[in-house]
Amino acid sequence: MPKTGMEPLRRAALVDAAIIEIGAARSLDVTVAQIARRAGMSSGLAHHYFGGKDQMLLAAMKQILSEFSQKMCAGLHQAKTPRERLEAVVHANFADHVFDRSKTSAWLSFYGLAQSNDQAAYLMRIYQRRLRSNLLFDLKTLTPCADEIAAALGALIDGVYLRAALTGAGPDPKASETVLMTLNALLGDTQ
Amino acid sequence: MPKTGMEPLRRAALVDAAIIEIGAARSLDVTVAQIARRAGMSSGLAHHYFGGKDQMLLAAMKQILSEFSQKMCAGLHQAKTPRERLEAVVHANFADHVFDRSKTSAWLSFYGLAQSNDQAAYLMRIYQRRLRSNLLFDLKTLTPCADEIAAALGALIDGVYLRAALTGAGPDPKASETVLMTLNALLGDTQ
DNA sequence: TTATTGATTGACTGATCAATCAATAAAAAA
DNA sequence: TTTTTTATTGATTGATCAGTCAATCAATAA
Repeated sequence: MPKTGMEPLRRAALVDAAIIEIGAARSLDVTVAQIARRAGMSSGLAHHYFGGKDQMLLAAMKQILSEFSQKMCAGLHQAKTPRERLEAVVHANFADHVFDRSKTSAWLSFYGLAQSNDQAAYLMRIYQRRLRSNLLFDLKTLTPCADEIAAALGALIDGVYLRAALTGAGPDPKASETVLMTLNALLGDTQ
Repeated sequence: MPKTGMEPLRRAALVDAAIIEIGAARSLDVTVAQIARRAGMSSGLAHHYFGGKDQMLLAAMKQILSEFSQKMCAGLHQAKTPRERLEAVVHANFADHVFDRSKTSAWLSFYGLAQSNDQAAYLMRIYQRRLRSNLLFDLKTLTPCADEIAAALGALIDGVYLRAALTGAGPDPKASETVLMTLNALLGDTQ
């Protein structure tokens, strides 16, 4: 069994297992042993590849963010007009896959972690900057108040997601609707 | 020293100490011993009065919520017109005192706790319902879309607060501005 | 005075866990 | 073949904590 080149496989399995365990525990209070067992290996091996528990949790967060950002890009490439692209950004934030229990659990818990862990805070900032820049790019072509509107929309998207995630009832069909209604109002008022 | 009637004093001291410790640790990972020491008593006594750690943390959350709700009411009573009352609700949510490090830390951490702890989730729902009903009452007199607008504003308030709390830079002067701009846009569009 | 009750301590228990480590085994390189 | 490198285990260590408990002290009630 012991072959070479196991590292990437093991790391991927551990990250996936970590996300599942976070979802099952509904918190970051998961043990390395739990994650390792779920990934089909010993706890020692998990430490061997990740150095420590924090690094595993951060890797899980990174994976969630990068998967999300990848799907966002895919949606953006299909949209043509500024308006379509803005709608694509909104829809990407509320796609079904982001409401997986594992993802919502991880996301809400990371808000807590980001207060005390610099790397977690950094990842959060990355996400927020990306969202902001995606919104700003098209808003600039539609309104002189692009900065203010981007700030409002970014916060609104986070708030709507937060509330849906807290409710824990899976995808919220009204989420996009709420944000798009607000987007229309904000654009209508400043044109 | 041992007098009668210590219980309410001790409980209050423990709740205050818990909030301070949560702020210092920037998470709910605080020990009963830490809290008790900060409150000037032994860990045994803390258990004696609260039964367990969870009850102490929930009491802390309750206190934050009720202090907040109290100040909100005070602000509402001074406002006369529906528009003024809506603005009072917004300003209450972003008053300086809600940006104390201890409060923001507790608030963000409780988002995580509310996923796994039923009582914490219940408290969160109380808060959200109260905010919604405060908004709805006056929106109903101003627009036929009161429900949708209240949902959007509630989420926006949470989102703006979340982002400011994550940044950790204290009161955000633009917070009220952002929400009020959006409120104006939403009302203007539907009148 | 003598129970009784409330207040209070801090040592102790039992459980949990992250991290380490020595040992093993198999593949790859020499 | 021999050596080195990589993969892997699981027992162990050391630390942390929540919660318990027996014992003490002081005030009040009988």
